[in-house]
Amino acid sequence: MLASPLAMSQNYKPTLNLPKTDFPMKAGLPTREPEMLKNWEEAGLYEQIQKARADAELFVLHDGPPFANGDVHMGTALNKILKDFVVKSKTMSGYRAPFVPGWDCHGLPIEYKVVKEAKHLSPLEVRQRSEAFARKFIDIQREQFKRLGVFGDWAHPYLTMNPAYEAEILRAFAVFVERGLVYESLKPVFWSTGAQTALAEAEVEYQDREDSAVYVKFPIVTGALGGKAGIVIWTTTPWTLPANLAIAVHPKERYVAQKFSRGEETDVFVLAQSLTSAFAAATGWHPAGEPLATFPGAKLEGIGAQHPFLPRTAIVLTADFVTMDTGTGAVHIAPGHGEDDYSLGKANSLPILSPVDDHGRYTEEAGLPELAGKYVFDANPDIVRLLRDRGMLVAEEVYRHTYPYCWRSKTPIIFRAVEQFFIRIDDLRARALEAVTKVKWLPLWGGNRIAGTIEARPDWVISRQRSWGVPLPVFYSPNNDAIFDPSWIRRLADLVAKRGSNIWFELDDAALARELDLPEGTRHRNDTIDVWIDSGVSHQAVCATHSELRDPADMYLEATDQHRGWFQSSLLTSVALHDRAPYKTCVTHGFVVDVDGKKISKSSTYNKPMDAGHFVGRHGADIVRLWVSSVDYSDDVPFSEEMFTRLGDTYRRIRNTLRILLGNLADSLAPCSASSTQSTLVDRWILDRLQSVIDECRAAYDAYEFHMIYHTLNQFCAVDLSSLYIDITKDRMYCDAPDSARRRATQAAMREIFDALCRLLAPILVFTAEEAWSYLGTGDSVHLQLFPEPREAARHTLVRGEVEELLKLRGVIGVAIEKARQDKVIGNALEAAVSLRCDERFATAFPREELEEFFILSDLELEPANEPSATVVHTAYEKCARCWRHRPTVGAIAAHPDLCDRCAAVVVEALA
RNA sequence: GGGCCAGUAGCUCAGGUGGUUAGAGCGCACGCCUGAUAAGCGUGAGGUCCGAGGUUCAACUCCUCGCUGGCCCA
Repeated sequence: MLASPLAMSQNYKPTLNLPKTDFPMKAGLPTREPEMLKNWEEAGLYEQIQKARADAELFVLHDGPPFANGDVHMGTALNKILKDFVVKSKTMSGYRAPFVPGWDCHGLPIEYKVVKEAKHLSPLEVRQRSEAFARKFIDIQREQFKRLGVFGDWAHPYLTMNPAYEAEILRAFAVFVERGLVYESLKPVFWSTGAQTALAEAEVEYQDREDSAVYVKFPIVTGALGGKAGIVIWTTTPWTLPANLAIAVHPKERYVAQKFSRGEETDVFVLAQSLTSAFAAATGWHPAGEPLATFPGAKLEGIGAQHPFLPRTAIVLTADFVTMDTGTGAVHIAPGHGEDDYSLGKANSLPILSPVDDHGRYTEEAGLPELAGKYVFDANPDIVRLLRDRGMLVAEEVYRHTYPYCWRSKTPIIFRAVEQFFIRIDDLRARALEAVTKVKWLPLWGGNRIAGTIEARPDWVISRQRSWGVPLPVFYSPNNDAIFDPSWIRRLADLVAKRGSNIWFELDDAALARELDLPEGTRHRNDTIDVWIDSGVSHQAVCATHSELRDPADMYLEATDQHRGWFQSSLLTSVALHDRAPYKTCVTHGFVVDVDGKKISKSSTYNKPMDAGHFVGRHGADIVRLWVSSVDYSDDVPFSEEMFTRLGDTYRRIRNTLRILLGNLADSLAPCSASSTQSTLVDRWILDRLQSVIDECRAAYDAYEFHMIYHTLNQFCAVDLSSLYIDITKDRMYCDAPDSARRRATQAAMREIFDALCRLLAPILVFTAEEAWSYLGTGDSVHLQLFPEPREAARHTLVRGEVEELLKLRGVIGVAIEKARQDKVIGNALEAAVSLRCDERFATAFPREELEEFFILSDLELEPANEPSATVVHTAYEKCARCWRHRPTVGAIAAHPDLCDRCAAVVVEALA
C-alpha cells in the first residue's frame, strides 16, 4: 500500500542530509587523554616527529631545570606548557625542534628535608638519601609533565646529578680557574658555634632573648668636629666591637652635633636628629641648648673616629641600609660579622676582620689578650666593663629581641667570616652587559632588568658548606694552602664522569690523591659548589654535548624571577666560557595570581599551591593548556575557578564547531577536487576569512603571542563559523541534493577549514586536535603535520567588503525580526516576510535567492532607500514540509503538494 | 625603602606614531528553535579606560605624583 502524500508530509526527515559523525560531543578529557597518551607512547610519536624533521632547520628551546622536589603546580605547568607551545609550533612551522627536559637535583631544599627526617647522618649518607629523594620527585614530575601533553625526550632527561653532567660542571670550573676568575676570601656566614658549621638560612630558627644593648661613643679625631665630639652608636652585640672597622650613617638623613648632659656630666654627641629624643629617653642624656650644628649624613663621610678601646681609627661611611627605627642613626660596622657590614666594607676596601674561632671564642687577633679563648657571648660583660672603664659607655640597657639560633645545637648563632670561594664578576661584567644587548628579550624590558642586576651584583660566592652538591674542586697542600689546578680539576672530572661525585666523599685524602695522581699529603674538604653553577652551565653540559642540540640555544623561557636566577647564572658562565650569551632569545612569563591579582600563596581563595594534577583530573589537560593559551603571560597570569568554567565554555564551542564540520562532511571526507566545485558568496567569504585567520595565527605563533591565537580561533569558531557560515549553509547542506554543486562547494570549504583548524589548534589542544584529526582517516598524527599555508587564490578582498555590508543589513533585519517576535507576529524567523529598504546596489549585485539564503529568510523584498531599515509581517507563503521555509513554490510539483520546488526535485531525484 | 613591570565591561583580551558615540568573545537577562539538542540562533543590558594633577585645540594613548598588585633586591 502506498503512503498517502499527507502521511508522507510528516516524515521528510530521512530525505535530508543531516550531519552525521561519531566524534562525540562530550569530550571526557580526563579519561580520553590518558588513552591517547598511551597510543602516542606506543607509536613513539616524539621519535617519529624528530625523524620526520631530521633534515630540517634546527630550533633549540633549552629547558630550564625545575627543582626536583614537590608536585607540579599551576606555575610549573604554565612554564612547561608555554615551552611546549613553542616546541610544537616550531615543529609545525617546519623546524626540527627537539626538547630535552631537565631537572636541578642538588641543593639545600632537598638536603634540608633529608636531614630533618634523620639526624646525625654522614655527608655520604646525606647525599645518598638526597639522591633518592630527587629521583622520586623526578619520576613524579615527569609523569605529571607528560600528562599535560608536553612532548619531549622523557626517557633521557638531563639531570644535574648525572656523573657526566657533574663532570661538565667541573670542567667548566677548570676553565674559570684557568682564566683567573676564582679567588678565595673571607665572608660572613651564619655560624653555629655549637655544631661548628656554617648554616643555611633554612637551618636557622628564632628565639626570644635578652641582651645588653650598649650606646658607645667613638670620639671624632679628624675634620671640623675632631676632638670636639663623639659619634654614638648602638649595638645589641657588644662582642662584635673588637672587629669594628667603621661607622655607617645615612647620607640623606639629618644629623646633629649636640651638647648633652646627664646629672653633672656633659658631652657632645653626634647622632641622627630624629632619634635624639628617643636617645634621651633611653639613656638619660638630655640635649642641652640648641644643636651646635646640623647636617646631612653625607657631611660625615670619610672622617675618622677613635675606636673605644683599641688603638685604631674607624672611618665613617654612608649607607642606605641605615634606618631610623632604633639606635642613633650611626651604625657600628664589623665587616667580619654582618652581611651589610661585609658588603659596605668590601665596597670601601676594608679588611674582613673576624677574630673568632670555630667554637665562637675570641682569637688573639681580637687584640684583647685577656679575652682570647673566651666564648663571645660570655665576653659581653667584659666588653661592657672595658667600655665603662675607658669612659666610652654612654649607656647600657637590657634589650629583648628575637635572635637566630641553630636548629640543631640550639645555640645562638653568630655571623662569622670564613674562607669562601668567589667568581670575580668585575672581569665578566662588561662583557656580560655587552652580551645582553645581543639577545632578543621578550618582553623588551627583560634586557633592561637583567642588565640592572648584572651591574649591581657583587662577586659570586660559589662555595657552600653543604653535602648535597658537586664537590668544590679545591685541594690543600700539607701546610694548608688552597690549590686550584685546572689539570687536577680535569682529572677529577674524568674520575667523576666514571664513578660519580660520591668518590670525593668516599675516598680519604690519600686514596683520592692516588686516584688523581696528586702529590702526597694533598688534602681535600667537603665543600660543594653553589647549585646556581650546576644549572648555570647547562648550556655547556647539555646543549653543547647533545648531538641533537646546539649551544647557543635559540631560546630560554622562564618566569621573571629568573632574570636574577638562571638567565643570569647561565649568562655569566657562558660569558666566562665563550664570551657570549647562551641564548638568542629570552622569553619571560609572569607568576600565577588569583582573582584579586594577588599571588596564590597569599590568596584568601587559594591557601595552598595548586597541583596541576587536580585540574587535569577534573577538567583535562587540554583545558589547562587552553588556560595557558588564553592569557597574556608577559604579565601576571590570572587564575580562578570562574576562568576554568569559562574556558570549558570556549572549549565546548570549539569542539562543537569541529563536530558539526565533521558531521557535514560525513559523505565527503576525502578532499574534494577544487575544479568540480562552484563556490558561492559565503564560501568565498569564509575561505577568505580562513586565510586571514591562518595569517593571524601563524604570525601570533611566530611572535609567541599565544593568547592572540586563542582569541582569533575562538572568534572564528563562534562567530564566523557557528553563527554565520554554518548557520547560513544549513539549508543547502541539509536540504539540497547530496551532490548539488553548492553543497559540494561548501563541503570543500568545510574540509579546508576543518583541516586548517585542527593544525592551528594542535599545539594548544594537543589531545582534541588529534582526536578530531583522526576522523579524517589519514592514519597519521596531526602533530606530524605542518601549519596550513594561506592560499593566495582564496583571498577575496571584494567579497570581504560585500559581506561586511551585508552583515550590517543583517543586523537591521535582526532587530526588525526580534520586534516582530516580541509582538507575536512571528515565532520562527522563517515565518517572516521581510521588506528591506536599502541601497539599490544590493538588489542588483546579488540574486534575491542568495540574499534570502544569506539572511536565512523565506521571503525577502528589497526597496531602494538611503537609510537601511526593515519591516516584518507574517509571510503569506505556505511552509515547505521538508525545508521548513515558506516559499511561493510550495505545491508547484503536484506529486508533492507540501514541498517547495527545490525539495520536491530532490525527493523525486532520490526516489528515482 | 630601591630597581623593573602591570592596572580597559562580571571573566579573558583588542585598542600602530594622541583625533568622531572605547571594541570582541564568553558570561548574564530576555526571547526563538527542537533536523548541531547536556547543542544551535537572535536581541539586549554592562565601562569615571586605577586615582589626582599637567602638556595639548584634543589624552585610554604623552609627562608627574599617588593607589593597588607582581617579580627581584634591601
